[in-house]
Formats: sequence, C-alpha cells, structure tokens
Amino acid sequence: MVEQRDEQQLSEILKATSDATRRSLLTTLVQAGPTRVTDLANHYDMSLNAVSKHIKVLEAAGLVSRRTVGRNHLIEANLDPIQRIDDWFRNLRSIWELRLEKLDHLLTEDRNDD
Amino acid sequence: MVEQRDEQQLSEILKATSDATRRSLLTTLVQAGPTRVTDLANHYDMSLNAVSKHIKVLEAAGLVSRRTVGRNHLIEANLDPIQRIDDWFRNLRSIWELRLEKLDHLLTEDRNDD
DNA sequence: AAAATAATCAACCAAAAGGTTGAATAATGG
DNA sequence: CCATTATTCAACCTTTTGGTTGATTATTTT
Repeated sequence: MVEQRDEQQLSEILKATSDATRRSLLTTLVQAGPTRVTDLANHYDMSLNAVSKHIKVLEAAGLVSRRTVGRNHLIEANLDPIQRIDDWFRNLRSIWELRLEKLDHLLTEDRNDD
Repeated sequence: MVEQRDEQQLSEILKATSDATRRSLLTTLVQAGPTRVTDLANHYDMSLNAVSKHIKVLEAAGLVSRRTVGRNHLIEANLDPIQRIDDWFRNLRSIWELRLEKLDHLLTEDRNDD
C-alpha cells in the first residue's frame, strides 16, 4: 500500500504549489539561490510570520530545504518533487490515449490485426 | 495585467488537482469517457452531493466539461489545463538553469567568451 | 397523472488554511 | 553583559474546504 502514501505526497506537493505566494517564493528562490527568511519576507505585503509559515508548507512538501547558519536560515529551492506532478499527468494522458485507441478499433470494426 | 488572471487560473487548476478524490475522478473519466454524476458517485464512500461538488470544482478549473442529456449530466475530462502546470514548471526550471549558468561563469572567472 | 430517478441548491457543520499579534529562543554586535 | 536581530512558537481570528442532510427542479417511466 505504498500508493496511498504516494497519493498523499502528491496532494501535498500540489497543494503547496497551489498558493500564489508560495509559487512566488519558489520563483524568487530559484532565481536568487539560497535566501534568508527575512529577505524573502521583504518582498511581500504580509508579516514575516506569514512568510515563515508558507516556507514551512513548502518545506513539508520537499520543495525547499533549509540550511541554518547561525541565526540565519538559508532557504533553498528544490524542484525535484514537481517531477511527481509531471509523472501523474503523463500517466493520466497515457490512460486517455489507451482508451482512444480502443475506441478507434471499435469504430473501424477492425478485426484483422489481433 | 493578464498575469494576475493567469496566476489565479493556475492556482485554481493546482488546487482542483490537489484533492485525491478529484484526481481519482479525473482518472475514472479519462479511462471511462463521459460518465453520469451518479455513476461516478457510486465509486466513492461519500454522498452524491459531495461528488457533485467536487465535479463543480473540476469544472470551474476547466478540467471537466458537462453535456446535459435529459436528466443525465455527462461529465467528460479535459486535460488541456494541466498543460499550464507544465508551462509553469518549465519556466521555473529555465530560470533555475539560467542562474546556474551565470554562477558557473563567475566561478570559472571566464572572461574570454563574451 | 403519479411515482421514481438524476441532479442541483441551500443551509449547516467541523476541520483546515492563511493571516494576525505577542511571546519565546537563539545568535550576534557593541 | 546588554541590546538587537533572526526566527519560530503559540494563541487567536476569519475564510475556505469538504462533507452532511433535506428540499427543489427536471425528466423519465409506469
């Protein structure tokens, strides 16, 4: 029953990325490299605490990692988990195409190639 | 300022797919083709109304469409919007790679190839 | 016409999400 | 050592989410 766990993980990744502020944080991190929480927070019209929370959501989803250097927490993007979204989508599309193939066979009444 | 709208749309798509039940609905629809609400609901341990709501979330995100035939509503998957997720990811990755390139130039102090 | 079926609408509820403010903790700088 | 800075923790609040049940609207069947 690993599937259950995978599903849960995928939900977490999708939910984490579904918030515009968090996507924006990811973009900033990807273009700026490891950045302190305070410096990230300065870009937004919300409290440091709110940003800190968003970072924790991203962290739980594995989309960022944290390296603590003294009192500074350096946050770094990690895009690997997004691959899971792509995997899911590819799988979905392959199921779709499989059905269309079968449908095509039925419609053309193509009984010669089995 | 179309970006704002795009962002909102992307959020909606990601949020819609972030729920395991809704992803499962999409999978069913993709493999079974257009399906009635009641038939969809039979697969789940929740009320018809709950499923009906989920379908509306998917519909709002453009991930399913509805064709009403008498009292039956035929729901059909539409995977096109998922491409937006892929676009976002590709963009993110390209920003990432751009930064790594610049970083590489700086580190190798490579002043000969500009 | 009446009964049954398919689906939504509306009101409600509990839990989660996204934000706030006010400590608390930990590291740095004078 | 003391003040400042960086960050999280905790409590709280409002809105959203995911579910329920009961009523309503359409359509079909008998």
